[in-house]
Amino acid sequence: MLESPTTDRRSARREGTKAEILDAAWALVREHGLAALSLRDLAARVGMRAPSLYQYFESKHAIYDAMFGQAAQESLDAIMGERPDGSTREAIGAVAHRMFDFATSDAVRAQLLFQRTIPGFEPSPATYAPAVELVARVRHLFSDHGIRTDTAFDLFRAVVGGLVNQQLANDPGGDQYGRLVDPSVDMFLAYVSPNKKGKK
Amino acid sequence: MLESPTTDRRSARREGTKAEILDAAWALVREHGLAALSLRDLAARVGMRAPSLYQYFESKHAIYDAMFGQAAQESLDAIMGERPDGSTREAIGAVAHRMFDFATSDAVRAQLLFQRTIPGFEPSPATYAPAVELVARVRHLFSDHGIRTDTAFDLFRAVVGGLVNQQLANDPGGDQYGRLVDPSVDMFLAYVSPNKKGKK
DNA sequence: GTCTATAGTTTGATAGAC
DNA sequence: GTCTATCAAACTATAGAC
Repeated sequence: MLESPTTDRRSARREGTKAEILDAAWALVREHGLAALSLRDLAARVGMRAPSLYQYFESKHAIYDAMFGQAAQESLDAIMGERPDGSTREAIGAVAHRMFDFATSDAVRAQLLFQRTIPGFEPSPATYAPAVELVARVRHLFSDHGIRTDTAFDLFRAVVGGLVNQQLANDPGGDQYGRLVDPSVDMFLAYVSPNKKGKK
Repeated sequence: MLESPTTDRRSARREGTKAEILDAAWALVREHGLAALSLRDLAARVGMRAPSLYQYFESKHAIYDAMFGQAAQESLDAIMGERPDGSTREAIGAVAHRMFDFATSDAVRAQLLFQRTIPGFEPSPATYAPAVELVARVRHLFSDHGIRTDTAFDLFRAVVGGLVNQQLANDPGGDQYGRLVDPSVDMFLAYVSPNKKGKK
């Protein structure tokens, strides 16, 4: 690759501006809702006019796609960036808590990641990749702890997802359902590996 | 109340037209998505022009509100219209299945009922009432079967809601997660009333 | 009770000057 | 690379004729 210093600096600045636009987009959707993002508002917040955004993103959906990619990468880092160690109870409990905390700490991010609420938008395979990787890693962890059936794995995801749901729907911004994470993990483990019930 | 036959007939016809409009609205949102409902399309489907709808509903949100009310009443009827009898396992299993089937059989209805995805819309207390009644009745049933803590009740709702979530998000229109309803109920009951584990 | 006409916004996106 | 100007379209809602 031959790249002049000028090109380097230019592309670095370009990436910086893209990041600035995305930050502003997150701020706006947290303020007015995911569907209410408008290019005029977004441009105004970064000190531009709307048409200038097209120098950085080819469409509004491309901005949503980039936001989705950031959120997916954050989920991978937050949940499986560090591999949880310790006993089965400790490792799986840690994953459950990380999932719950990640999903409930930013309702709009969760809406973008886990619901399909923007008409016509679907994340591209590239931006979706970290989400796939996350599932694969969690499954691997479960496998290392002897939980290998699809049923058990799906059940775990349903339980944690259910807690997140209730939290976001009934007590957004609160932590009312966080107290149910540990009981849920106990309930789950007692069901899928009853023989290890007494282990600490 | 003094009402002439003319008034009766007129109001009956009016209610009929309102019902027709709501039916058309459900058809449209199932086709194009909940947020994509437009008054022009809706009017066209019932053979009117958009302004005429204002004779029946005072705003677009009023239409969403009426739809929410229908859905809430349907949920009450489908889940607790008939009181589930039999053993604890049978009664609670029946409730879980009815909840799962109701919520997964119509994704758009579930979106309207359980997510707040329409900007600026919140159901009025009157239309919300059947949903409150449903929760009260399920809680009463649980109480009759000896399950009286908020924790247990919240856990049950989270588990069933989680299954619904997974179903709608990962396999919309399918029935992949229906097979997890019974295991989930077993898991839940084993956790909240372990002493009754052996009962059939 | 339905219509036409239209107000009044807002939207995403493009063309072309500078 | 940012701007002005503008397009073309969509939307909810209202006024007033019939």
